[in-house]
Amino acid sequence: MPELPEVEIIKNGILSIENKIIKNFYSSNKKLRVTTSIKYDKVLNAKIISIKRISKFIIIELVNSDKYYLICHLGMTGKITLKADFNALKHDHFALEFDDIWLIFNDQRRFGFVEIIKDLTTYKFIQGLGPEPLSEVFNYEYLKNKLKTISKNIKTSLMDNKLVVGVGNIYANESLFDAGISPLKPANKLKKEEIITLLNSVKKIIKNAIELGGSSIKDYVNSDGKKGGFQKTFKVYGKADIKCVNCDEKIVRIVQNQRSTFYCKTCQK
DNA sequence: CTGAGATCCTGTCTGC
DNA sequence: TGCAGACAGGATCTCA
Repeated sequence: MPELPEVEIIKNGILSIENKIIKNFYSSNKKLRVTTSIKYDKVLNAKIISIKRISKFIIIELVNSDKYYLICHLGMTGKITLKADFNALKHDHFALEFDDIWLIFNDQRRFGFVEIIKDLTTYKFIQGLGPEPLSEVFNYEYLKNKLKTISKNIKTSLMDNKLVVGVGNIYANESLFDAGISPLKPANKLKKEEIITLLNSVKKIIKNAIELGGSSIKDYVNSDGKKGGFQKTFKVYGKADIKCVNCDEKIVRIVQNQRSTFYCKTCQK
């Protein structure tokens, strides 16, 4: 479910647990995508020092007699919510109790995970990640040099975290429509102007999505359990057979790398 | 090295 | 109403 905007919003929504002490925890013991090697009970009595987002990972720094990082990834259907009390519902896999509030990790499909690690700098999942889309590092020079080495289609490339992090299926589709570039175009065939346009479109779409509270297709909610608003601005995502907003063509759906791609054959070349 | 395809898991929706 | 099949905000692994 969550791409960068949704994860950013969730991260911001749980900042209120900073400085709180973990009194207790809950684990469903169900198998998630990653099994934590350091046991969950190590977090007991720890204080939350900071909460950050790197790519689609939420990184909670905590300290008791030791120092740890609690890593959360939401996969496709993960949610993190804050609630005054806690009764484990279906698909609740992990929860932390503080004095006055619970933080609850729920994930229907279990493509996400909650893991405890000691060393963030050597953490394997953040090694080799590309730049954040809204960072200065994600610029024309960078993108030009990267794209010229990639022969597969630009849409699949945009979703590759080695190129740029956080751009999932929705925002890849919407960015390409905004830029007027066909998702089928080989990445190394983009011209200078197209690269510049695409760069600006990705940044614009991601930024707008954050401002509008993210996108809710089925079940995305923020940490207060509220839906986002960006889905109301979708121009192509999920719009198969619906007329393009810019021309008379109907939006088509195709499949690339087992994922749905939506685009306008007239507006995107 | 690259890129394509299968795969993890549960639930919902569509069409016969 | 039942049931098979497609599909869903992700990312990793294997194979050619």
